[in-house]
This record gives sequence, C-alpha cells and structure tokens, in this order.
Amino acid sequence: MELMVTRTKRGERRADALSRERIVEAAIEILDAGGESALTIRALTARLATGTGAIYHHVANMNELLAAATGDVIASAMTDVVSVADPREAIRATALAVFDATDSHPWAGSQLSREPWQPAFLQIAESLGRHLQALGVPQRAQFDCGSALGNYILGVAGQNAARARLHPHDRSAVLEDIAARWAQLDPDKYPIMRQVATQLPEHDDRTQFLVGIDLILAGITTVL
Amino acid sequence: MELMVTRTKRGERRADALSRERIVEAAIEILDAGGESALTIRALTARLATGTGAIYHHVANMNELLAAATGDVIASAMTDVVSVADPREAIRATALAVFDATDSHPWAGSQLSREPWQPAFLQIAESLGRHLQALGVPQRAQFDCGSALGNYILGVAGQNAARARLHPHDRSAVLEDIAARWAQLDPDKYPIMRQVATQLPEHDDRTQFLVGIDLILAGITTVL
DNA sequence: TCCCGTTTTGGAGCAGTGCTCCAAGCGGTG
DNA sequence: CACCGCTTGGAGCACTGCTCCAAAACGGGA
Repeated sequence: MELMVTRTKRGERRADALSRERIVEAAIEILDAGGESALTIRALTARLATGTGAIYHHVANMNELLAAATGDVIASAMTDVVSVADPREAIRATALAVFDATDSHPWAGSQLSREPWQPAFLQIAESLGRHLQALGVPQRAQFDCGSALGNYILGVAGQNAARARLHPHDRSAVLEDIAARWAQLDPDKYPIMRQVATQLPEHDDRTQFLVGIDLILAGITTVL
Repeated sequence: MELMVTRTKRGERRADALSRERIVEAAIEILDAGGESALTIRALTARLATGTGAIYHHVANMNELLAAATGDVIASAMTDVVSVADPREAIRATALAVFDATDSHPWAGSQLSREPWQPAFLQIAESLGRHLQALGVPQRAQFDCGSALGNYILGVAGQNAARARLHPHDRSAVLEDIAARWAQLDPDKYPIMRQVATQLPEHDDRTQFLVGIDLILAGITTVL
C-alpha cells in the first residue's frame, strides 16, 4: 500500500528503471527465444544491462522467476475463456488455452507440470472446477473429475515441453524423428508401436489432445 | 556377438569391477535416498570409489544414466502386468504399476514425463496399446485412446515427482501444506479451490488416480 | 616367459551455473 | 547541507557436468 504511494510519488528513477515486471518480461523473451536452458542469470544481466545483485533484489530466485513468467503466460491465455457459456465448451476452451500456451511457450509447460501448486495452475484448476459444477457433476465427484482433467492437461503440457526440448524449432521434424526410431523396433516386442509409428508423422497433436478431453468428458457424463 | 564371447571368456576383472549395470544400480540407490538433485557425478564417484573418467567410460552422460535408471525401475514394475488376462483390468494394472513405481521412485516419474520417447515409456505405451486392441477399440481410435491414457499417466507421474520435490519424505505433509495455502485464497476468485482444499488432506492419490483411469476407460467404451 | 596393444581407471582442470555479499551511487528528508 | 535507506553492479564462492590425459591393468601372441 504505502509502497505504491511512495513509488508513485517519486518518479521513475530512470527511463529503464529495473522492476520485477521488467525482469519477468525480459525472462519471457529469453525463454521464448532460446528455451528453458537459455534463461540464466548471466543472460538476464546481459539483456537488462545490469548485475546479478540488482536482479536478486527484485526476484527471490530462479524458480520464482520461472513461476512468475509461467503465471503471466497462462493468465493471458485464459482471458477469453470466461466468455464461453456452455460448460462443456468452456472446459474444452480452458484445455485448449493451456495447450496453445504451452505449445508456443514450451518452457511454461515444463514449469507447469513441475510445480503445479503455483498460481498458474490454480487458475486452470479453478476454471475446470467451476465449469464441472455448471455441468452438474455432483459435489463428491467434482474433485475426482477435475483431477482427471487437470492431470491429463498437465501431462500434455509436459509433452509439449519435451518435444520442444528435442527439436527446439522444427515442430514436425520431431515426429518424423520419433517415427523413424519406432519403425526400427523389434516387431515381436513392440508391434503396436511400430504400427503407431506410421500414423505419427501425419497426426495433429492439437486435435488429438482435444479427442482426449472429449474422451474424459464422455466418461464424466456416464457418472452424472 | 563377439563381444559377448570375449567377455564371457575373460572372467571378472575384479570383484568390484566397474560396469554399466553397477553404475546404474548405484545411481538408483542414490536417487532413492536423496532424490533427483542428489545424483551428481561426484556423488557417484564417491559411492563407487572411483573417478569421473571411469564413469564416463561406461556411460555417455547424465541424461543417459537417468534414462537407464528409469528404464530399470519401470521394467521391473511392469513384469507382473502381462499375466492379467482381462484387457480392461490389464490397462488398470499397467497404469497402477506406473503409479506405484513413480510413487516410490519419484525421480523416475520426472524423467518419464521429461523424455517420453525412451524405452521406459515405450514399454508402457506398448502395453496400453496391446490391451486397447484386445478391448476391441477400432484401429483408427487406438492411437487416440492410447495417447489419452498415456498422457494422463505421464501427467500423474510428473505430479508424484513434484510432490516428492516439495516434501521429500513426508507424503501427507505436502497435502496439508497445499491445503493450508489454498484455504487462504481469495474466496471471490477461487471458491472451488477453497472447497477442494478441505477434501485434500483426507483424499487418497492412488484411488483418485484409478478413478481417472476408469473415467477415461468409460469414455473409451462410448466410442466402441 | 616377456612384451605390446587394448581396455579400463582416476583425477586435474575447464567452462558454466545459481546465488551471496558488499561497496558504491542515487534520491528524498531533516 | 548532511544524512540514511533503497537500489545498483560485480567480484567471488560453491557447485555442476564433462573432457582430457597419463598411468595402470589386462590378456593374447611370440
């Protein structure tokens, strides 16, 4: 409270004054450009033209910074979900928002599945729970259903991150890559995976993700 | 081939001769005792009373070592799944095997969701696919259904790892911890999470996980 | 038996990481 | 003007994965 007052009173120290927001912003840019491994304190100090001490004065540690960056990305991805009225459609919209966010910011998917108790996941879970309730899921089952949806979404978010780690920029190359490996598996031990390998290159992750959501939703309707 | 012959010919170099298996074995012990962060090259050299060079002569790098350790743990967890006849029950058994493995070896859950194209996950996916086929899921839908189950399982595996990272040893403390945080959330923004917080401490992860599997299976039967 | 090429070993050292600590600078207040 | 607290930048520490190399251990051929 008082902090805000004094801060407003005294003008900017400088045009490029350091602040938590500016640091998080820079972190997101670095992460988007070079992936998780690119975000180092040194890279931050270089981009912001400052020292490590200045950064640690605004941010507790690396983990908090990653959590804040993820929170920002998820929050902005979830803004237009609230306008969806139909509960079933709202759940799909929530899931897709997370998918798209972790698809274009894979590092966020990684952080999301790594530390799910942080604000970013809270928002997702709250949205899922709210719409499950609207869907008419009984009180007792809401937790279980929300957990199923949430874990599935987190799982896919982690996969998006994993794929980006394997091939940072080429989205389709990784599928061909994995397909090639699976095609050479022992036919006796892995007949199914060899068959799946043929479908891998031409399948679309996003629609398959949505099929999974619909599968769970279909299961939920059976317990209504 | 020839390698095996010569290897069999010459006896053990020493009683405590270094080998890839012995290294992986030691790695698993370190990981189980101290979690992911405890496995360092230095810790390995100390436990095996050797140097870094010797280890890197048998193992390419840290990641490969982690993958091998995860492969071992998952493989041994999946051994008794094959005996289950009923496809629906076999899928539940596969899922539970992974859950239990990543519950007692959280680091394996982390690695599993981080690099899912490795042997460990292949085994899981193959088992799921095989039993989905036996269940009568049509060819076209097998991939989608397997993906849904797999992603859900990987998601929960990641959660098990996250929980262990938060509270390495006390399984129930983490739930009370999170519940306490969620109980203090803004009632206007997070009404559902506050209500879930009351159910959190007394819920059982394992059975909830299985409810999720059953939910997906119920959804799958609707598309049969 | 000895010798010599191959495999295996252990550790010094490098480049990089997150983070702490401190001396200096700045700006507002008395 | 002098002071004091917030802010800044960087030197330095403890740690990481990993490379490189000299030496030891080994075992087949002479």
